[in-house]
Amino acid sequence: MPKAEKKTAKSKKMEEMLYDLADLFKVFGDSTRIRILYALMEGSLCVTDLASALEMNQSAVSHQLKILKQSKLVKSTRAGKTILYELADEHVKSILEIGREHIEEL
Amino acid sequence: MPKAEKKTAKSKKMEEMLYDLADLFKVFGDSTRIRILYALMEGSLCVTDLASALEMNQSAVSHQLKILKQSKLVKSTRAGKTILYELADEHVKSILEIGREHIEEL
DNA sequence: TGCACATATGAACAGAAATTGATATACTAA
DNA sequence: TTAGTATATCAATTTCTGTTCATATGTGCA
Repeated sequence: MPKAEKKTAKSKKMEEMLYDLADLFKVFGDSTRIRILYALMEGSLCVTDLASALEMNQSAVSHQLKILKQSKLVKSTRAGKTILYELADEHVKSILEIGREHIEEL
Repeated sequence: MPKAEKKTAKSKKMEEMLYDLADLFKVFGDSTRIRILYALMEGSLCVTDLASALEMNQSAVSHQLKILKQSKLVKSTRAGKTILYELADEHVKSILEIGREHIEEL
């Protein structure tokens, strides 16, 4: 690697962090997923109920839930025959709230 | 509109807000734009300097700056021959910071 | 065990968005 | 005014992402 392009371990980690950060926001950056997250703010729901609440088909919701789960924005627990989804933690709410504040004061 | 689908003025606004929110996060959800925003956390920069800092061509950076400006995440001021870009307000920093907190504690 | 329901997955398609290269516009200074 | 530099825009291409349809997996219960 040429000297001019050399990067310290620190700046390399920084770069990685920035990509991770973009990936995180990318997950928030879809209206279907945002609507799912907001629906879950009121309490846990199963896939089927989410689908009917959002008037979307079950497959689409399931696909998006998978993405939300992979990025640790929601978590799931089995309750008998169904699987309940809920927000993973308070961070998710915070991010949604600050985002909302921002758009409301424009 | 059938009764079953009828929406109150309130819930309509809510739906719109959710779409706006998704749009906002969509802007954060791109690594080029995130890298631009982070670069600007240290102070204002012109397009050319941003391009070389990020090792990207000027056109790509300019396109992304336009998007960032449209969504009020950055603002610009002319300084002689160049145009300086800077973060629009503290909200932008907050969102970046909370996002960062989230990914660092996973 | 087998049926019915709940959820997940895979492949294909369609639309959105990012990058590039070429060019246009805008401003400064000689 | 002209040359030179900084920035913006256009059109084309490519890449990415969400939805759909079909199907598979899994779970509880008769």
